[in-house]
Amino acid sequence: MHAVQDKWLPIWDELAPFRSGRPDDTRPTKYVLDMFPYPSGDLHMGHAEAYALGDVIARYWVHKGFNVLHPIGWDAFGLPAENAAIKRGEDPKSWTYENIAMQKSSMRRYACSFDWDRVLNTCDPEYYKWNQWLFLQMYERGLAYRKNSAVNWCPSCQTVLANEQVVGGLCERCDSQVTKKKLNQWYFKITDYADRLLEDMSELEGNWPEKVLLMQRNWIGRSTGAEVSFDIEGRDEPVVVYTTRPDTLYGATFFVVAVDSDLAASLAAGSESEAEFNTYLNQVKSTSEMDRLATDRPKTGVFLNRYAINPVNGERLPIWASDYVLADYGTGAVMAVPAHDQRDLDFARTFNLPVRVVVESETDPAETGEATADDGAHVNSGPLDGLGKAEAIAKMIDILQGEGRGKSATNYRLRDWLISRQRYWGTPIPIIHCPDCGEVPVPESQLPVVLPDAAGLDLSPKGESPLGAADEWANVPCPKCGIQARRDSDTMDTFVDSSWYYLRYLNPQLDTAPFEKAEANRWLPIDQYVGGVTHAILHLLYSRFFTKVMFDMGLVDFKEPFTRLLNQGMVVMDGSAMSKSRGNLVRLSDELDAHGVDAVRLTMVFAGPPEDDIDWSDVSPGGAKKFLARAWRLSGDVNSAVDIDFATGDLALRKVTHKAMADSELALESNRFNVVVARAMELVNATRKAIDSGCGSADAAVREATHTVAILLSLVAPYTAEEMWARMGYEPSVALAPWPIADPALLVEDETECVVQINGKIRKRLQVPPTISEADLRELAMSQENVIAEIAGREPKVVIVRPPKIVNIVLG
RNA sequence: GCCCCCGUAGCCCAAUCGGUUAGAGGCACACGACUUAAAAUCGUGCCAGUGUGGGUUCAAGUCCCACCGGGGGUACCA
Repeated sequence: MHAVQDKWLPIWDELAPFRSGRPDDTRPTKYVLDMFPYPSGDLHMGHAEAYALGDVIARYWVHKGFNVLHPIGWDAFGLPAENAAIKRGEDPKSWTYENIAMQKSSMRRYACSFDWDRVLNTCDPEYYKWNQWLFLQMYERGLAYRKNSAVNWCPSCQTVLANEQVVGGLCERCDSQVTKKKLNQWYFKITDYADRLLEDMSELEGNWPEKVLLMQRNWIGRSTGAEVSFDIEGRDEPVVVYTTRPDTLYGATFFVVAVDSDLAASLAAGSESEAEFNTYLNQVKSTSEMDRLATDRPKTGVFLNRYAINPVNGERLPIWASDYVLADYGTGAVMAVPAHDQRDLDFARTFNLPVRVVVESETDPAETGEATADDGAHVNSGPLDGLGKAEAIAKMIDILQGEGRGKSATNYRLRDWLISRQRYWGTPIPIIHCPDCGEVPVPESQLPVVLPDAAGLDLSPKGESPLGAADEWANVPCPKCGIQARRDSDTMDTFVDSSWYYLRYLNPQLDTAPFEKAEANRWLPIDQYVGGVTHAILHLLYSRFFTKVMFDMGLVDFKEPFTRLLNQGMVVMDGSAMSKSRGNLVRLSDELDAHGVDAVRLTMVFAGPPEDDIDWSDVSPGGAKKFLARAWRLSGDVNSAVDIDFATGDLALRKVTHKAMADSELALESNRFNVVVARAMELVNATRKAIDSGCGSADAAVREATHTVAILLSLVAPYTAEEMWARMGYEPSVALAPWPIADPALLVEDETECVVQINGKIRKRLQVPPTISEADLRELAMSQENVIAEIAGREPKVVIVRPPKIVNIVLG
């Protein structure tokens, strides 16, 4: 195997079949993108699957005559490098670049069809300069801003955690219970794009997995309803609440504000409940995320000794503070309608508050403890009485609007994207804090703000970014007024890096702009994106957001970055995800050593549909290896002249060959790559048979069939395919061979079998021409002897004729 | 809790629109040929009526309903 590698890698380097974008290249373009890897150690089985699949697509399109852009790079900033550095006293930079070199050499061995002239690393200043530039563009547009907010905090790691790093209320790294902490942090205003992120999904419908679109829809979580303004006794300012059920306003019996909101604090201030409120607030603050997540936790709260006035009937509603209302959704306050909202009902039952039904239903929520949220006729609701839900909502909004007490409103589950990280190994945020001028953007001419050397910095977690301790780096004059100021010491979330990297591949060395617009319009949007479903929400949502921002900035002319998305499954072992601690880790390098690159790639592709998980204990790389050897042997048997006319070949084998071409193409276009492999196996079997006991090895059809096998196999087993190609006397590389086009004349059968059923039971099989007309087939079927006998003169109720496959005669 | 997806031979998987008696391919297994023998190779065979129960239809693995089993997403979003 090493010999084969040593032979072909230099040839591929020389021929560069996958180099894209020469200026004189007139082929139409395709952009195939694999999600770029994080350089933590060598490639693993998951990479091997993903890259095998991306390669099938890229190589297929090259065969089809496209100019294919298939780049690779490294998502090289991030916490694992920093942790490894702390553990070993090493520089994150050297750790990262060593891993990149290792992965790159594994990818070359794995024969990935990447364009090696376009490699990028996100930790290179040439790359992250443009993160900073994009940040400043967004800052100018008001899309990057700083706010104080309660964020996830790991008390052990002493750092902020992203939502995705909180797993079941625990820190994903150290399993400590995560708490909330109020911090001043940078955000991207992704919520401004919530509607467009939802609406543009219609473009992706059918080309992205339905599951991913659904997950994004749920994550954005648009809901419609109304804002209603409530006066508060003894307070000048009214309080606005958001509700999806304004129609149930007559059923409101109390009012709840989020205990950790500023509103709650201001309502409690000076009331006789203030002390009790503070005790409760402290208790809630010390509750871990873990406990907060428990769904059946009993309701808790404190009465604030204040009242809100229901705008439709003037009733006094007691105001409570509770932690079941979220401070950062809607307005942090709700009207409570216990009869028709389960949470409100649970609260009402805990604190003995009244329940008033305003939508008719068969059961009584006060008795059953089950709130009724369904549609029904309204009662006890003044002007809404008798109306159904939809009409009642519309009418209530009309009434409120007329009185200036409310209006229709929309809310989202989606929150703004917190991008600050108190970490070293990331992109420095290009802002300088000046005692006089405040936040001052770093002037474009001073970009990039390069990370200070890790040497001499204490990278261990201590609650603030290690960058702050690099005094020489941090202390700079204010760009505006020149007095002593300090750089922002936080770095950006690494998801910023990956939100636009696919554009940087177009020209990774460009130092005047993040990318060229003309190139972007030439290559993008990406024709096929391949990656794991783990990024269904975060990365894919952030990238869509960035693309829309760049569209608004005039940097690109498209609104969606990824036209088609394929989520490959995971490679598991014995039914569960591989992990060292579980003891079921399969090392890619071991598999490659044992079976060879081609056999591992073939196994990955053949195991099943690309979206399905592969259980490595279910598949057989040994079997794949045997098949490849069997295919390879065909090429040694071919002994016809290189330029023999295929048309002179054995008709039966030619038909099988051309059927395989047509079927494979169909399967490739719909990502059924496992079926392509099956077709290749079928063709190999048929060719073997033809050689051993059919037309013989000298027949032109054998050469044509083997030629086709080599091209089909070149998608998954490039070394074997090249060996076959060379052995048959072709050159220079099968990767450059044009895709074989099936001859329609060889695809039609002369005769096909048609069944004649009577009452669904098969009574006769006929050989008919595939082009037979409905009338002819009906007549032929009805004139069959045993059919006539079976009908026995009765009048068929109906005769279904579906030429050329089936006739069904239904008797009464 | 809510939302979504999936159940086809011992195992992994095929099966355009609903259309022949569910089978392309592979794994495993068994047998035969070759061999002194084994490996390799070549060949042959093997096995389910599509999770369960209903429904629609001339016709259901495919469409609809309910249930069972497995997997995923989300987490008090008013």
